[in-house]
Amino acid sequence: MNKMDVALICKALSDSNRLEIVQMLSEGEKCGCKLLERFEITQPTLSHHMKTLVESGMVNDRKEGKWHYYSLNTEMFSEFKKYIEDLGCCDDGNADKTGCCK
Amino acid sequence: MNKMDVALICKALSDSNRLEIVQMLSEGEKCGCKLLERFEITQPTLSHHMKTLVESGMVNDRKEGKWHYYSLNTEMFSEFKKYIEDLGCCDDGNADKTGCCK
DNA sequence: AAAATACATTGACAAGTATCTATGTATCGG
DNA sequence: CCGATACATAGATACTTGTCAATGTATTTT
Repeated sequence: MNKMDVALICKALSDSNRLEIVQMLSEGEKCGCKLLERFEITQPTLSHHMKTLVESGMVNDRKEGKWHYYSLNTEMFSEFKKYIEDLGCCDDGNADKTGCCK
Repeated sequence: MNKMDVALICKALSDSNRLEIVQMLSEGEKCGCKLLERFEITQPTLSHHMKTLVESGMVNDRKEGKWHYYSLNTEMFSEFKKYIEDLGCCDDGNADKTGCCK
């Protein structure tokens, strides 16, 4: 995963609504209408946010009938976490040295 | 660390220049002019990016004489990593179950 | 076939962002 | 004190973003 991918995912997570959506999706696959119930935004706004998340690669979109089921792209998320993990690994000032620093 | 803080940090990391700056700072404290050498942006643009990073809480700013020394806020970064780590912890579809799922 | 549901698209708008040039301010070296 | 260096601020511009109302489309239900 390169810098651009990470920047794109970070941008997708830079909105508190979208952050909460990801949090909800981490509990399991959910359809758009269920997500919408939990927010005080209109349906087009949610649609826009979902598009952002899907295009970032963090979220999968599966259509079944008239429903769209969204879920976390766990592989992508793992890579993202790994990148973030490695990003600040050289913090010698911190207590827990977890054997990194390439 | 709450949702808003995380969203703000993600926004700060959503630019590839800033992502690279953070990467450089993870190697250790650096002054602005050293950072500037590595990018093809003007000094005011760097100044703008550094302001964004500092205001997100991810980066510390220490002034010494005419230099500004920037460094990662390791505590904040740890909290951020923890939040991201927990965010996608319920991905049962993944191979490495690392004993989470609260 | 008609109505209802789930979602996307379009168009609009206010607000924010990344970037630049130009300029200001503080500090250091001579 | 004077020039150079390191950085911030102001103003401008082009672009992006979050949001909505209105409307379109596909699918399910009746």
